[in-house]
Amino acid sequence: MAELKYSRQRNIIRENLASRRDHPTADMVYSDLRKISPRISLGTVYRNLNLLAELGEIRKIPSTNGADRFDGNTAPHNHFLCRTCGTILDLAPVQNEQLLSFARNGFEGVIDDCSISFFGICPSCSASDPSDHSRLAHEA
Amino acid sequence: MAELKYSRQRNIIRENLASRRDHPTADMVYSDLRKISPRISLGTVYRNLNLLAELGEIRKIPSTNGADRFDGNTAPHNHFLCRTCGTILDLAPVQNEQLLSFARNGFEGVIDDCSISFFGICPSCSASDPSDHSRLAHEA
DNA sequence: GTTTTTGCAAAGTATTTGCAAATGG
DNA sequence: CCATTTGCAAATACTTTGCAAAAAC
Repeated sequence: MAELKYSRQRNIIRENLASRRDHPTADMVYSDLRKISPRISLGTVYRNLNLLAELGEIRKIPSTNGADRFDGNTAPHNHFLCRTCGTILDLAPVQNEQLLSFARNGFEGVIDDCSISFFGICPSCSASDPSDHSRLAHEA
Repeated sequence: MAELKYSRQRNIIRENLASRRDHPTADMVYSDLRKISPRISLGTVYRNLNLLAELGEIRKIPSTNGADRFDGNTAPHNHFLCRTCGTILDLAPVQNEQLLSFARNGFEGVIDDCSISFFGICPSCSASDPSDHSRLAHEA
């Protein structure tokens, strides 16, 4: 994989991520795209999402409960993960540069990025049923 | 699953995690424990690691490249992930409490925890071959 | 024409689960 | 005894991959 050629599929994948504010799995992107490009395959979606993530055009968010998520927003920001429904929400950036320089202090290697995740109960879950701690759904 | 009964397997899993400072996968714990308890099964290891994580006795660290990791250290601290070899190292805590209160500001839900991961090249990788950006091994 | 990308299906990992037997209280 | 836990094996979920055909340049 030396030169990168144009591909329609890669483009609509890119556009799909740019157009949404949630944090979809590869499969969610796939089902979306089948509507406008019915012959696209899941393998192609995975290949391109991983490629775009390596290129830094999108971010890959690891998950402990199910499939990895992808994020079209590469501006510095942090994530909130709901313990009840599993949603991932965006939070404003929290002085990432300060954190980086703090973390670099005394560390022998190279630190070039960081990501912060916050955990708790999301607004809609804490509104509907404050006592429901049922485990781990798989959503936005 | 109402009452929790003692189990020898759960205990040696707990001890294994407490005794090490790396961030093993379920399978690493499993192969370790087979030496002292040859009939233990991988399913049991998974069940107990997940249970202990829910109980808050250990932490589960999601991973984008391979199996999830588990961490016996539940004291506040953050992780460093090497882009070259995949190692996870511990870093000192970075004012987590300040971050929490900052993040809570204006957020309608409940935020009760956070985790920060830093990314870069670990000390041993940056020492050996600074130009090697070969992808993602699966280690400590 | 050569190289990259795709679709498809098959293979590979990682993790969970059903169930009868074993263990704990 | 009754409830929980285990080992085992099979099932599931997610992701990657081989390959021939299609697309890009």
